[in-house]
Amino acid sequence: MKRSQLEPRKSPRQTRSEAMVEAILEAAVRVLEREGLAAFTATRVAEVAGISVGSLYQYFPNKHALTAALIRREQAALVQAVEAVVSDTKDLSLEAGLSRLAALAVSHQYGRPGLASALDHEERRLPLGKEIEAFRTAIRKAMRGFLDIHQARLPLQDLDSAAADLLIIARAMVEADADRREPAAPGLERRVLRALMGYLLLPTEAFTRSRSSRRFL
Amino acid sequence: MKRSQLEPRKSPRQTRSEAMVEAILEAAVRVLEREGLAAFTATRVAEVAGISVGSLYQYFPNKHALTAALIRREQAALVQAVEAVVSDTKDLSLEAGLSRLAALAVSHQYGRPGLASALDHEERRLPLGKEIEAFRTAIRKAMRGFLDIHQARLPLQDLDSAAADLLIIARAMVEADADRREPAAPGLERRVLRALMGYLLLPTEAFTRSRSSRRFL
DNA sequence: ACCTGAACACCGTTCAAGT
DNA sequence: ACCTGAACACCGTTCAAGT
Repeated sequence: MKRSQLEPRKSPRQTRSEAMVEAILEAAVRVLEREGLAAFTATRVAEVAGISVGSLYQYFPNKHALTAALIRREQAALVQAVEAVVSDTKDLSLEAGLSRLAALAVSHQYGRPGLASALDHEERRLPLGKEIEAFRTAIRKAMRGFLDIHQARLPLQDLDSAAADLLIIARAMVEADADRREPAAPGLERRVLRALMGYLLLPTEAFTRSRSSRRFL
Repeated sequence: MKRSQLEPRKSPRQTRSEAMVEAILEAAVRVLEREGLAAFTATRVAEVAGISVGSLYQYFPNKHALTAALIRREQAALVQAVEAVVSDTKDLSLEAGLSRLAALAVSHQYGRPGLASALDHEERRLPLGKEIEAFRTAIRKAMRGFLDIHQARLPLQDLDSAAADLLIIARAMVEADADRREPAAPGLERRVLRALMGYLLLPTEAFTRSRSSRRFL
């Protein structure tokens, strides 16, 4: 699938098109939130947007592109939120910063539960093109920036892998919780924090079969 | 969706049926491994199994049930593998045991990469009935048993949540890696081990805004 | 009794016809 | 020029007809 296949057909300079794309995306969100993934069909989205299917396909080359646009929006919002937290917590302790990040992960998922879950699942299913890959990279970079601030305290060599791992861990724990219950389990945020802190602070010697193995923990 | 909808139609006592179910499942695995999720259609599976679509539907009430049967198999194998590791590592250190569990997570995913990935994705998409939920519970229980052995060393109150979290973390890290590359990243197993160890060993005080915060790490 | 595969319902996508 | 919605291709599922 080529990159162009995932993008809206029309240039955003044309104001009418822009508004139409917007209306379609809003309709899509409505369908996903109110009626679920099963009802998320091209015809239904067009219907809710008040246009014909044919028109929908004038703005999006295929349904995948429509889904990708929704995911792109969510991801863009998340990038900004993560960057904001990193910047806001520059002067706080590692614990405080991670705590804010854990809270962000939870609130991002539970802010719009139906939508977030549906997009999670779609995101996995589809090969998502480079643009969305870029958002992930941006989030990883922001996280890496956070780790750099606390570098002195971290017994880690590969901060890039660490940043990626932390994001995967937080996301998986929150999604697993969201798949089972709503609202969030009371201890969720705390458990996420534990996972992140533990990953970062575990002394390397603690799992390097050495005689000093139990000195730290 | 009722539980009965996810099970094969015929009793396993009828040997011919049993063999047929087996043949269909093998065909399904073949299609998934060799041709991918996109080619995994009822017609294609029937074709590879050498029967008509109609016959396929005599053994499985719907395609979902066929997928569920494959997932059930994988999960059953995984339950046994986890139980075996837990039992084999009864007398070893926490590190050694977790290390074996991390290795199991990686090898389970990479043992049959195409199949495992495809089933991962399907497993998320579908509401999977109680039987598969039971496998997850069994794995969680085995993990809980493992934690009980090392209880004295763990600064944790809720071992059930911990067991569930460890499984989610290991799985998410391995799947994220598998989605991006093949074979596994060289450091993957070690990173999974770090995540598990860190979660378990992090002193509770380390993230409870107390003045003793930095005493341990 | 059991199997077959054309037929049906439904979804993504297109395009001839209408404005 | 732009929109519409019937038509087409394809997939899951069924069932009349064949053995």
